[in-house]
Amino acid sequence: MSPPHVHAKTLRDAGVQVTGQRLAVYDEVVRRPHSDADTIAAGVRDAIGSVSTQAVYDGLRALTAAGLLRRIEPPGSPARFETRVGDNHHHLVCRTCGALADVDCALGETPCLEPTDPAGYSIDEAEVIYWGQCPTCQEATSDRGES
Amino acid sequence: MSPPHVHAKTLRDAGVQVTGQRLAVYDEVVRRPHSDADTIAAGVRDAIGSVSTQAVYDGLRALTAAGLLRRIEPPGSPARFETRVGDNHHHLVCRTCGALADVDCALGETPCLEPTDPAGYSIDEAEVIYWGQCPTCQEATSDRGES
DNA sequence: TAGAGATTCTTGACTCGTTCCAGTTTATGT
DNA sequence: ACATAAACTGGAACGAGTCAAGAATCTCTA
Repeated sequence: MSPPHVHAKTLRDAGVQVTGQRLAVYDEVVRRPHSDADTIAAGVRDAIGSVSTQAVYDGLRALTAAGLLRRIEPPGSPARFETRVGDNHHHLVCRTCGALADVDCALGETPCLEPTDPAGYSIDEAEVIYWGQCPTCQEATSDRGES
Repeated sequence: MSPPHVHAKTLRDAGVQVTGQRLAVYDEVVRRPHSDADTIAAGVRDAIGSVSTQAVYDGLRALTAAGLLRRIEPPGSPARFETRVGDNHHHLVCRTCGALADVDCALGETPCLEPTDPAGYSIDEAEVIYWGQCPTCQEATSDRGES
């Protein structure tokens, strides 16, 4: 339950208009990274009473556009948001429960950014998703004696 | 307009029941890789007269499950399908027009499959998406004098 | 610290991609 | 050829996200 005001300057400096809803949205992502819009909306309601779904979507869009948030969109699950922007890191996704974890890039600043033959494309970002199973689900699976 | 029959054995060997719709769906993906479900449905209708949307989705699902197709899901666009399975290759996505191109993996069989700290996850696949602009859109953009 | 003007929030309808359902049709194994 | 299981059809439904109009709020200048 940190006071949302602490983020006011951050938002203003990024050129985003400061409103109660947006502070709450940002604070929610800070507190619980990798949540989807719905979870964030619930958290915000918990914090400031009520918000419309659109305010949340709009806030997330504005904050993402301003470079304060990063939007991750793993196939098979709704978009998620995190505050780690600017550094080049990637994600681990659990095939079983959908959990998401950060991984630092193995190859420095811009990994794999140079494919063998870019086919004429000008590349500005490489996004890596590692698919596997999180520790919890590995245990659960082996407990049930599955392959 | 290749006769769809040529794929019958392929499907049967993969354990997929052979039907006219599925042959047509598979043939369509062979002929036009990286299409989405809607485009495939249109192509199939063109080839065999008519199909329900569900038959297409179901066929795609069955073929994907059987390992004959690979489903690619770039953020911001509907799922697309291709027949290149088994080899480890990645994709270039154009930010402007959404075009998709194949890239062979820069690092051999299983690239980047070993992140610095897998956080306890057991990883079975690394998926890389390169974001950029296709040659056509680069031209169009520079023509208009944009940055 | 007011007031003007722009931006954001709310409510509600709506699109898009995809899945679920019940019933009929089609393929497969003996 | 026949029984059984699987796939197809049409239509309804769903989740995530967007669009639109008016009301509320913020920011900037005076």
